Amino acid sequence: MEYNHKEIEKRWQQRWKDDQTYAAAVDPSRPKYYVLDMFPYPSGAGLHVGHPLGYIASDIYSRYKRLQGFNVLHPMGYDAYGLPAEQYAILTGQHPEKTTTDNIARYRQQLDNIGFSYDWSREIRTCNPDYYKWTQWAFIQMFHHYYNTATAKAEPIADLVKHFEAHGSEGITAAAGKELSFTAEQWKAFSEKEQSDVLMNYRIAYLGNTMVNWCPALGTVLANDEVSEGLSVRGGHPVEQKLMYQWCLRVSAYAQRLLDGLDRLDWTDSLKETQRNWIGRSEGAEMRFKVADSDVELEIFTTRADTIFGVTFMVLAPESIYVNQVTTEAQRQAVADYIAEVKNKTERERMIDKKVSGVFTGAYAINPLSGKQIPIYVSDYVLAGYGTGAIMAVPAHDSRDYAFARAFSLPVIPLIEGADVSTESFDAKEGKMINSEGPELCLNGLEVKEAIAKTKLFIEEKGLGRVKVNYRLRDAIFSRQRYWGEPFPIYYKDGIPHTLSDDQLPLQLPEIDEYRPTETGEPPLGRAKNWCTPEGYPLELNTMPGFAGSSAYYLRYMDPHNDQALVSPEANQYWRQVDLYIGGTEHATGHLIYSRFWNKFLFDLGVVCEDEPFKKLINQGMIQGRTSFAYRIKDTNTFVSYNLRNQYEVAPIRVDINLVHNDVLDIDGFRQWRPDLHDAEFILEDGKYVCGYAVEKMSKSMFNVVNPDDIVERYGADTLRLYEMFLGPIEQSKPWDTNGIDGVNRFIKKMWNLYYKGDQLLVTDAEPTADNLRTIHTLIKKVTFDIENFSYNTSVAAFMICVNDLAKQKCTSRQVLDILPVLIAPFAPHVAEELWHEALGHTTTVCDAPWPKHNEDYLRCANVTYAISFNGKARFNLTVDASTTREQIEQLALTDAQSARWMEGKTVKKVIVVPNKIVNIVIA
RNA sequence: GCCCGAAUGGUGGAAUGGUAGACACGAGGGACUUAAAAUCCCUUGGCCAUUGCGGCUGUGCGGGUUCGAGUCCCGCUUCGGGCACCA
Repeated sequence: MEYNHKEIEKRWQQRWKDDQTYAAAVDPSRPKYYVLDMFPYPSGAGLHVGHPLGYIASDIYSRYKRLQGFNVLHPMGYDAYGLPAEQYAILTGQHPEKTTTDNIARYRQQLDNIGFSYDWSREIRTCNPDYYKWTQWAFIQMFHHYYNTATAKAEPIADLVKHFEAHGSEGITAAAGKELSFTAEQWKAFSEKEQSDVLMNYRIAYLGNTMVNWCPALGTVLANDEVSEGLSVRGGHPVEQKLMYQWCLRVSAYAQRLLDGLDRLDWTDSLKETQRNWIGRSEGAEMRFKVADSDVELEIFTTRADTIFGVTFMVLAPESIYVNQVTTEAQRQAVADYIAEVKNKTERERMIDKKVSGVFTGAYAINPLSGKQIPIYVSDYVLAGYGTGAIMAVPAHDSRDYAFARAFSLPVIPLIEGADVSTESFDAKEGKMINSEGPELCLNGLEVKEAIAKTKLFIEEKGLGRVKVNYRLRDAIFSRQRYWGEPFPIYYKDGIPHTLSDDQLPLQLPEIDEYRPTETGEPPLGRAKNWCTPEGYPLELNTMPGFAGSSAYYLRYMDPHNDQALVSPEANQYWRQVDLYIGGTEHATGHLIYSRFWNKFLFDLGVVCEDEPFKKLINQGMIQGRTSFAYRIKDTNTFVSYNLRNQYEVAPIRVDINLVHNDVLDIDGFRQWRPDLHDAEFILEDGKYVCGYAVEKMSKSMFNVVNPDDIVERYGADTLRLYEMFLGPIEQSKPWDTNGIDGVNRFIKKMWNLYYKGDQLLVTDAEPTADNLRTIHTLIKKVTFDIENFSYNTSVAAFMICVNDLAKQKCTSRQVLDILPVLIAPFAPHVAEELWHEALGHTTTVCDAPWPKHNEDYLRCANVTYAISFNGKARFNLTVDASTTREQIEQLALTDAQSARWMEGKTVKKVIVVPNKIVNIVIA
């Protein structure tokens, strides 16, 4: 029989489906293992060869764990809400659900082609009502909880209400938007609306007036991770800052726990570092500065309390509430003009235009330690959203303050010995303090770190301020002015938001006639008829953002058909958390933060038993495109081959990668590709037209998209799987290059030929030779080690070596050939099954076979060759019997006839024997 | 600016501090064949020697530790990635 991938793969895929081979069920008698891929957004373009890279890697590990006896949960689903389907709907009127369903069908087909071991009975789609019911449910829980900073967990908002009724705001320990102060009597006297507003300040899901990233082109707000360099990540449209009343999630309350949790995770350091940067913890102090001739006190945040004696001015953010309080009459107009100017600039313009700008308020603050008066300015280099929106400026030791001081001719006082501040600031936190002596505190002579600590202590004692930790992490903006997303389970009664009851869930997305905002500027849901509760109260018009549905999907897979709970306690306590998560690094500051936050919240509620969702995480690299080029001679329709192109004046044009094989152009295909190329002429080299190449993003417009379906058709899924793994380490980004795929395909055929010669079956009951056993057991050891370390490319190499060796040894022994299909099953499951079943005659499937263990005894060679080195330089080889002791080897090396040549006239100082490798003789 | 990570043949990439370049592609040579495809064998970092065996050199650059460094340490260069008027 010849190796026929089409027939084999079709047959086994059908068999796995019929037998439900990969369906998982809770089974407390077996250890579990949960392997998860980041589920895809089903885009219209379908999968290209880059997408399955991570899926193949996780599938290999799943299959391996299954062979090792674990009860493996390996599910798949779709992140089905998203902007592209909605943008398409706006253009065509096509319902996004239709587009999404069609795309999913195509994805499924493509995935099935590759032979993944997913348990499809657990498939979820974030846009299905029985799934998003639980997204809405979680939101309701967040609405009814606050974050208690004393217990460091979410607690019912009802407890907070009880506290207000008894003690007012006195003594509360709650993460809050702003500090509020009221008595129990005042609380009780508040109107319902006032009470609702107060509670919004504490709820984990809350409505708030916040500066949002507003994207006019998309007509919606975006979260911070959806914006990059002032442009929307999707579409690249300009984004501006706008104050809006929006739903938010108090992610910032969890900042410290999100930070601490990282230490316990088996993630790469770079990913953890990215999250640490994003959370941006900074320890410092909040200090109050009195304003001269006024009752106002400016509160500022600084990490450099030690530089207090070098403060020569103060700066307020243009949006700061202090601005109005301190500005003098004389300066009022100038300040108003400046603020108007700043407001007209978009975020992007502000970033591009790094010119120093600002205006004097006319007011002076008093340095609490030196008693000196210092001017107060307004400038947009201070951000309203971080710290207190006001800073003490120390131009000598902060480059931004320095630039401002130079532009406005303000004094610069150096505070660190030896620091030259004549042309730039000295920002480093090192050196001895100088010029730092006031009536009550002296820092002179101290190291910077000591000075920081001493100042902090001093200001706390004197009540001038307090030690404070700030985080860069902001609350997540949770409203989108869009149609294709989860509706909020919220209705409004007299302008006060209320949650729907559990039995009203899911609140289904209504049908609308057009997917645009209404004429009055309301979100698309404003077009829905009867969008209100049965009592007639209006429902929320915003929908949830993309990350809502992806934040807890891994929990739903544990118990996907449960209509009573997101996940039952039984299922959750069995599957617990994702043991291995594979996906792209682009989700580092989005999905992977939100999911951790969402999980921690559910953990606080006791809904889930693990504090972290993803124990081990691997980021697969991106597969880039390898674009091929042909070189057209200027003003002609003649193309010149790559290595001859320098003899002409040429313009490179991109060629469809599917017309190129091993960098050689299919000339006929090229002529037919586009009408203008019908009469193209070619200047060949060695009878071929050779193309040049460049590495670019894989996309349709570059003509470099390779569809996995084409590879499967031509070489088979097993070859595709092996080849993708063979390309290099999974974490690494690399260009797709089909050039090497023949080697992998050849390997599968060679392996096949160990079992069959034509129609003749080669497997016999012959006793294996020592070489046979050593070869196969070396493979067992290597592959087991490599899979554990996700070093799949070297495993594939090991298979190639083993098969070559067995072929050379003409091995036909069943005892040996029985092992190979089991080892290759995770990588190339179809051919493994076929050999296991048809060639070896097993009645079970290879999925049920046990993973083999290697036997060290077989690994020993009869003879061991040592390289004999002198002072580290290898000189000759010495072959000894495997049983030779270390001491004997030393003696043999020293007394060997060849050694004399190198040791002549020298004394031996040391002999080092590296087992099975080297004997190094140190001579002098 | 701050914080991570990387650099090895023509190419993708291997190497628990132990003979650098596994494995594969590509290239060159050969066998089989009328021929092609397929398959198999040999060579393939560089330089020198190739009527021998072989010799020298080599993992971005400069130092160091070590019997021994691609690997560890110090100082650079270049390229990726993250954060960034975050006080």
